[in-house]
Amino acid sequence: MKKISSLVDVARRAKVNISTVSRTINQTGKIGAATQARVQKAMRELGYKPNRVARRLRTSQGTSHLLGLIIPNIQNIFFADLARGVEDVAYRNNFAVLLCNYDEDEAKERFYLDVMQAESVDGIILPPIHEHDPAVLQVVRNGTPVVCVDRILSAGDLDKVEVDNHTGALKAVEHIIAQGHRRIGLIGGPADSSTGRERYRGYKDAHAQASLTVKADLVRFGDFKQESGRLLAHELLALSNPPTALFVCNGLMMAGALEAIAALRLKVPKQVGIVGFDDLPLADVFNPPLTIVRQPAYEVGRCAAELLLKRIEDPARPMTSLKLLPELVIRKSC
Amino acid sequence: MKKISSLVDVARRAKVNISTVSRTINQTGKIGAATQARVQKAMRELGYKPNRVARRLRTSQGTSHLLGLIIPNIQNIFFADLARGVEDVAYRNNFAVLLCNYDEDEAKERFYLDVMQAESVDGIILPPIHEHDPAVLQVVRNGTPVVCVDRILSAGDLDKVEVDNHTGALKAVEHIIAQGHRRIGLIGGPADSSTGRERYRGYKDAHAQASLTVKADLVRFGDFKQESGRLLAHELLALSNPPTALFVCNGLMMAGALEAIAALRLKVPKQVGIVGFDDLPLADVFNPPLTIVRQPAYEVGRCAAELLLKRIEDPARPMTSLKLLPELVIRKSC
DNA sequence: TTTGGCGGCGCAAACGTTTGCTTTCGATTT
DNA sequence: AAATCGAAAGCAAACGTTTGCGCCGCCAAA
Repeated sequence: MKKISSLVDVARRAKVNISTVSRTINQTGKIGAATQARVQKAMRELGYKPNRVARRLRTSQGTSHLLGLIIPNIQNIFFADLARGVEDVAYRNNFAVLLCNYDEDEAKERFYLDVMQAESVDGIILPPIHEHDPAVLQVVRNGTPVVCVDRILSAGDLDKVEVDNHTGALKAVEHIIAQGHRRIGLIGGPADSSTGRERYRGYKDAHAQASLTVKADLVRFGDFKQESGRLLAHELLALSNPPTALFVCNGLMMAGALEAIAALRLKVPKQVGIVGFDDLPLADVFNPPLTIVRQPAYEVGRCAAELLLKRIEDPARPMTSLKLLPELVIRKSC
Repeated sequence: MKKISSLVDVARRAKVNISTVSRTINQTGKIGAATQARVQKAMRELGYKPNRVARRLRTSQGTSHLLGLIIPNIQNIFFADLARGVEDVAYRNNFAVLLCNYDEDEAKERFYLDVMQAESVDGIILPPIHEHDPAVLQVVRNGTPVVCVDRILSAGDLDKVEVDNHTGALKAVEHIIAQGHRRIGLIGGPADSSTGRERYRGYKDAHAQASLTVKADLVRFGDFKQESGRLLAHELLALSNPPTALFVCNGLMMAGALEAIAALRLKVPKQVGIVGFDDLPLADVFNPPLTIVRQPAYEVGRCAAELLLKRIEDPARPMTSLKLLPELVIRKSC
């Protein structure tokens, strides 16, 4: 339990004032070469590490070299990939990233937003839990840079990077229709999230393009978790006139849907076709390989981090809004 | 960009001294009911949030209500589940958890260890990158409580919770042998991690029990990432006398191995059997369903967080070491 | 010799808390 | 009536930094 050393210890050892030590560390102000060397030596000998807490208390804006990333569900691979994206650019720029998982729980989201603010991170990246999220607006009003990813906020002029969910869903459902399906079940995301809504819109537009009407009893909305995929797929498939294909709006729910399909002993794609959102580790070697629309999750994270870093550097720059294209990966499940 | 309010603002508004405000917040000291009400009102009106940075600067030990969790790879579902475990108990006890991902990179691990320390978290949970990790020993010497999960540290008397990797691997390979296999390939973890080593030991002991000799050319060590699973499986399967079954020591590497198997158009389990570590989202509906040993990842996280919380409360309590049992889930891939 | 300028460094305030000590004041005890 | 007590609240120091300002001494210019 060695006592951790502070500026005064270093200063004492190098026989200078603490301000001199501070200035040699931060390369600010004029310090003679000889004293600098003495200070460096003292720091090395004491194993001195600056106390980030104290530093942040003093300089409250833009110097903590900390990025906050708040994600809805760490078990969703999409967000894991996204996190890797922001981490890679953060690390390259000597920023640490603090990750928090709010588990699609609004109270938790608020809690972590508070924590991040209280920790005075330099900026925050997050997918808002829904489109009208007053908590994050409050944060931006307090002056903390925020960039929205994946899901967007209806109010508020913010940096954001999202995936073109409408186009992704459109292409997917077009493909399903092209395979001859006419009764297409939808397992969608939460109706109050922009992702859920946009994918639903793609589903509807694909129907309209093909002059198909969407049957209300074939569309269900889940919560992006595996269990809800299983349940909803079961409901759909147990209908007296069940859909011949399923469009499932995220990876975890697709895994759930496949469980239901397996439990009902249905054959893919002969008895029921399926196409999902997000790639899963085993999707390409599945039997049959799963056709899915792949989201550029890593890229989303990367772009978001770059945007955030730029905003931290120049808070006055105009807001940027990016929309990345997903890719329909046609395999054999439909 | 509203100015964020501090203790003095509240104090001024409630016409009391800042210490009174502080004491009403923390329920410490005697404060009259009437003043308390005034202070509460002022806080509400100003939307006051205590500044955690300042608080931590003042009380440097055990009050930040922050837990650090440093994981090797956020894309590995095992760690995602583990993280959920620690989060759930942390949240229940009003702790926030700061998650960092070091991507199996020693420099990054050290960096985040520094950050955590500098942020003065109350305690840290992590799987050390390898068994002789001086950086984490340094941290415990500085007085920060640490609990090791999954992988352990050879030196240092620490709280730890791990999975019984030896037994898990033993059961798995016993099962493979029971299916009649005699040439069993191993795709192991890093040889300098306790998990990699213990699973290897299980593999060897299962052979010994059955009076089989392990063939050196059938064992390979990967890095727990998908790509290395693919590569090593390919190597193994391309041997002139290839193994008839594979034991793959984590989930991501198993996904990789299955890619290699698919690329070689081999049939599971007829031409090659496979059993892995860790469950994957699609493992149970795979064709064939994958037999794996399931680790109690969530439980590991839960126990670790509970241990850490107890240690924070009572730094003098004796060290606890937990070993959780994995479960062999026999399906149809071998 | 005086003046001005400047490089090098120290002094001390400030950031927002927590907390030991002191002060005030009304009530109870002797 | 004086002494004691205790509850309620204020004062000020401390945590480890950063940073504006000012002081000192040296050298060049006047």
